[in-house]
Amino acid sequence: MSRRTEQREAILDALRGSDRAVTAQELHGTLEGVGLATVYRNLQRLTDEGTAETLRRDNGEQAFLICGGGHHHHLTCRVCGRVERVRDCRLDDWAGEVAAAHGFAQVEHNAELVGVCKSCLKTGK
Amino acid sequence: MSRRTEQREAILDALRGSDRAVTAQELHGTLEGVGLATVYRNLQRLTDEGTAETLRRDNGEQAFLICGGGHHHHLTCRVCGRVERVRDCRLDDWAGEVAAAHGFAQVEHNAELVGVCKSCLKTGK
DNA sequence: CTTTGTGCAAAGGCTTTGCATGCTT
DNA sequence: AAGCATGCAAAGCCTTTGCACAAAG
Repeated sequence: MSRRTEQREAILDALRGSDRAVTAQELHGTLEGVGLATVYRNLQRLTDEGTAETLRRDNGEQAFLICGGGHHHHLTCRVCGRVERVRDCRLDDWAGEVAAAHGFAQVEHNAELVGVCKSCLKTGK
Repeated sequence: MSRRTEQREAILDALRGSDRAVTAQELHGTLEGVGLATVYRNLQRLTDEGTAETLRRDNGEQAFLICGGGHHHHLTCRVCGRVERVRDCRLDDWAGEVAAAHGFAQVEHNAELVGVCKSCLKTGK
């Protein structure tokens, strides 16, 4: 079982308090007194447990966020990085038909939406 | 403009002849006499030109494939890695509605389908 | 007291870059 | 001949791992 430590709490709080997906390095920079390896290990565990999710940035870096359970997708602002959870998903039919058409089975889908959020639109671009 | 070299041709041929997305390291392993840096540089250029596309593996490694132009998605076999091009896309309406609902603009979508292909199904998972 | 977590530094893996050489045009 | 491409090795990043020490239960 998981042991309660200051560092783990700090990481969890940071994740919960963020509306963006954050990287291990970013967390390490933000949280004073938490070693980089500790950040990585905790993020690893959180994703293994299913508590946190992972997004991949264009440069290959992994970013983490806590977004709650259940099937959903992400809508990310390409300007400020804010991530919104999208529960509305009508991709199953499409995925199923495509799979059938190609002779595939056991198909899962994953979709990402990227745009510009309301507040970044106001700010101008 | 691009200069014609043996190495570049070899890389292009390999990409065109593959039904999977391949990594730089894989290409370097396959193609005798092509330096790793050369593979990376050519793949970089091919994607910049829009000739090749990029997929990200779970470990963060980048894999490349040539898939032709136009909007499309990918259906990947999780067993053998074969990638099929999917032109059928009905995600625009959904993406637009989600965007509107969240106050986002300029939204682009990207979907990945992963399943098991016909021949891997026969072979037995 | 035992077990698990942390920190630091080293090591790993993928990718990029500097520089001299070779090949294309 | 001039310029771009290649090769090799070094360097860069992100991430993981080994080991001794500290903290939790």
